[in-house]
Amino acid sequence: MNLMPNPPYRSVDAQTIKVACSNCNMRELCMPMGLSPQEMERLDDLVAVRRRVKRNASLFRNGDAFKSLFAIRVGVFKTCVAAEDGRDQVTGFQMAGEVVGLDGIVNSRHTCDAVALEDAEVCVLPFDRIEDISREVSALHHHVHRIMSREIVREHGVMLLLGSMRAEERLAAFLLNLLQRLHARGFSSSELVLRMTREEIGSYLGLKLETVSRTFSKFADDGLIEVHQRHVRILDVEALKSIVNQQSCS
Amino acid sequence: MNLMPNPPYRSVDAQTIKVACSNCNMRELCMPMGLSPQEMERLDDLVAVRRRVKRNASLFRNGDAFKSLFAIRVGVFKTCVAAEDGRDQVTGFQMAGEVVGLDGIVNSRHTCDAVALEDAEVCVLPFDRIEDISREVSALHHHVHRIMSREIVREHGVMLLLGSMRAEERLAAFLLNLLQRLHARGFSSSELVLRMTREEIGSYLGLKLETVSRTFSKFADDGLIEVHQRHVRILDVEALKSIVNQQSCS
DNA sequence: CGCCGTCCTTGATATGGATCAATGGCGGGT
DNA sequence: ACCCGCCATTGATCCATATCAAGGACGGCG
Repeated sequence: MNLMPNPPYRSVDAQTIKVACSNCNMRELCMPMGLSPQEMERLDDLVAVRRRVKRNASLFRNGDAFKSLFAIRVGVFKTCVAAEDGRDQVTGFQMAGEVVGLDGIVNSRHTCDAVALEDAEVCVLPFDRIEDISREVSALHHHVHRIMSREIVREHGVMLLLGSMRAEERLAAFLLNLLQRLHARGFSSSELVLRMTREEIGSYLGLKLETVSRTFSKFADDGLIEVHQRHVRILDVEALKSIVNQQSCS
Repeated sequence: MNLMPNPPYRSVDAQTIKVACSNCNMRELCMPMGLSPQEMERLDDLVAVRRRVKRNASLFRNGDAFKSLFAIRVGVFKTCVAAEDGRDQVTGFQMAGEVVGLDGIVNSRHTCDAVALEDAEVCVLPFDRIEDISREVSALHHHVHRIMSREIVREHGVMLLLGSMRAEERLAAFLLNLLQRLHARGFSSSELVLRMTREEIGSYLGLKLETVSRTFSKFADDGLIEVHQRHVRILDVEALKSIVNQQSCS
C-alpha cells in the first residue's frame, strides 16, 4: 500500500541558499552548544547549502546514494521503509531541528524514504565534511554520536509501543510525544495541527486508519481532546498520560 | 511482566583479562578492516579489559551510568526496555561480534537492560577512549558511525515487522534473520539452537508466548521446520522466505 | 460557485491473536 | 536417580482491531 499514489519524485527546488550556522536561529536545536568562536567558524564550513522540498516531494529515497545528513529548518517530514511486497511502515515524523538521513551511513545508500508533509527547507550537511570537522571539533564529534544514540533510543520507544501497547495507549503516547516536541519549539502544549493523515499516523502506530479515527473520536467523547480534522486541542493531558501508563494487559 | 523473576543483579565475574584487538580472532566482526600496523596498535589501547557475564546476569541496566560500549566475544544477550508500568519489550538479541550499549551515549545513562542468555564474555570499550582514538584513526571514526547507523536500520526493520506483519511472517522473519547471522559466524544455516525462551521471542516479536509456540507447531506441521524444544532444523528456507514476502493483508 | 478528489468518520461484521486453563517434558540440583 | 521448577504445548473461548461498506466534510481548481 502506497500512501502517496503519485509522489512528484525528486521535484526539489534547485534554488539553494548559501548559509552559515553561526547566525542561524535554529542552531540550538541541531548543533552542539558552548562552542568557542573559532569552533563556530569551523562549523560554518559544514553547511554548504540549503534545499527546499515541496509538500509530498522526497528529500531522499530508498536506494539513493548517501552523501549528506539533513537538518530540518522548516516543515515536517515522514520517513518510511518498504518491504519487498509493497507494504510500508512510517518509521518517524521529523520536525525543525531534527536530523534525517542517519540510515544511509552504514552502506552509503539510503534505506528509507524521507517525504515532506508540507513545504520544507533543510540544511545539507555533507557527511564526509562532518567527519573531517569533527576530528578537530570534538563537541561536534560527540554531538553526532548523541544524535545517533538518541535515534536508537527513540526507536526503542517505538518498539515498546508497537510491541506491547493497545490502540488507545499508542495514540495517547503519540499525541503526548508530538506535544512535547512542539512545546520545546515554542508552540502551545495544548493545541496542535497534525501534518499527517490518519493513514500515516496509523502506519506509524501499527494501526489501521479507521482505528486511529475511532480512537480520536473516543478521546473526544471522553472529553480528553477536541478534534476538528487535523486540529487537535488537548483538554486533559493528565488523562492521556494515565492512559499511556496504565497496566492494561498481561 | 518480568521475564526474569530473580535476576542475580550485577553478578559479574570480577576476573577481567588484559587483552589486545590485534590478536583477537573476533576482530573482523567488531573492528574496522584494512588498518595499518600502527593504526592497529592504537586500537589495542581501546580494549582495556574483558568481562565475563553469567547467564541471566546483566551487563548493564536501565539507569546505569554509561561509560563503555561492549563488544560481545562469547554468548548471546538480549536487550530490553521497560515502561513505567512494568511491561517490557525485548528490543534485540545480540551475538558474538555485535556491539551493545549504544543507547547510553545520548544521556550518559543506559536506557535499557542487557542480559546474558548464556554465559558470556565481552570486551569493554571505554567510550571516551573510542572518541579519542577515532580522532586519529579515521577508519575507527567511520566504523563507529556505521555501527550506529546499522542499529538504526535494524530497528527500522523491526518496526516494519511489528507494525505490519502477521504472526507467521514475524516468526519466519525472525528465524531467517537468526539463520543468516549464525551463518555469517560459520554455523550451519539449516539448524540452530535458540538461546531464548518462547516468551522472549514473543516479546521481541510483539506476540504472546502461546502464539509463538503455536506458530512453531504450524511451521512443523507444514513441513517447513522441525522443532524439538529449542532445537530448530530448517527444512524449507524458500517457503519461509515466501511467507515473509507474501502480501498478506491491506 | 460548484465539482471532484482526498481525507475522515461511523457502522456492521469478521478474525487473528490474546487469554484462560490444563498437561507434558526437560534439566538442574541434591 | 528423583523431584521440582521452569518452559513448552495444546485446546477452548474471547476480544481488540481489521475489514468491508457507506456517507460526509473539506479544500483546491476550473
